[in-house]
Amino acid sequence: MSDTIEQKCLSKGVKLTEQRRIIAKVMSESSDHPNVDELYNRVSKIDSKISIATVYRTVKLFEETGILTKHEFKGGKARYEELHEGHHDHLIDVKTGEIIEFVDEEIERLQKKVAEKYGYNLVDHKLELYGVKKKPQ
Amino acid sequence: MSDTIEQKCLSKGVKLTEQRRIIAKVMSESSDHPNVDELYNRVSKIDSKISIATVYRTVKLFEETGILTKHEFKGGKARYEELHEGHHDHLIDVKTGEIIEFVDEEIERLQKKVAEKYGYNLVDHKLELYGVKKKPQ
DNA sequence: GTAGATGCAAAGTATTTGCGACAAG
DNA sequence: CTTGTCGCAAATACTTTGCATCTAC
Repeated sequence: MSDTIEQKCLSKGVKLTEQRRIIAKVMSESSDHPNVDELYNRVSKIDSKISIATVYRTVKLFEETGILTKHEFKGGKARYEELHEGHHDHLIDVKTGEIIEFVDEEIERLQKKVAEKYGYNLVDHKLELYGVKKKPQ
Repeated sequence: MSDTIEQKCLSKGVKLTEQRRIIAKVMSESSDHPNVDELYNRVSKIDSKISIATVYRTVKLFEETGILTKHEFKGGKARYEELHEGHHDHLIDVKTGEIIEFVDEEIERLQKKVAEKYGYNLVDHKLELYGVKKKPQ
């Protein structure tokens, strides 16, 4: 269940090139949610010959393969994160850009209920909360 | 409470030009959520000399003024809708692109609670449900 | 009359793609 | 070997902007 990205590639028949290996490694080690530029900068430090086109192609491929997931937070560039078992949503600090991951089963349940109410099966959803840190008082 | 866009412009000190009047009218009469291209096509039918740059400038201005709201649904262009009193979220039919608006007070309440739990005041949020229509059985 | 809005075309971003060279299986 | 991938640069898609002209107030 907690396969590495490399293992996932093998099991899904995705050819493992040196570039993909590096991008996978960087993503695995990133606990934030890098955008393509940031990711490109990080992989460039390992192999400076990797082109940004390859980074774009790879994140797209990994997304289609269910290895990464793409977020398009308000007014910014697309950001990526590794897809793990447990689903979670995001709370974004509008001042600092910090991203907090959270899970709320009750909200999940209610979302499904809303979809049902309109005659739909929920296949995906996006929940983003934007907040400002409260003053410690 | 249910001001027209023109009234909102006046009360917020936004200069009312002919172009803005037309864009406001088209948005008011649109029950879908047009993207800039669609909006441009619609206003062009009323005044073919309006440039797309003006449409971009105007939706941005209207958004900043709290007249329109912008949505960036999965993998598509930015879409706009008129901002009314009651807040609502969206359920998107992944097959047809149809957009259903819904309100769920319980989810709203829980979102605020999650933000509080992490020490944040909720200033905004985005909730999108993606579903496929159930077969009538 | 004057500050701000418009149209146009050019510039900016973010992302994708054609193509010849190259590498994984 | 053969198919798919890579790097590069050019292309595309969406959006913004500089500037001279025009318009709302």
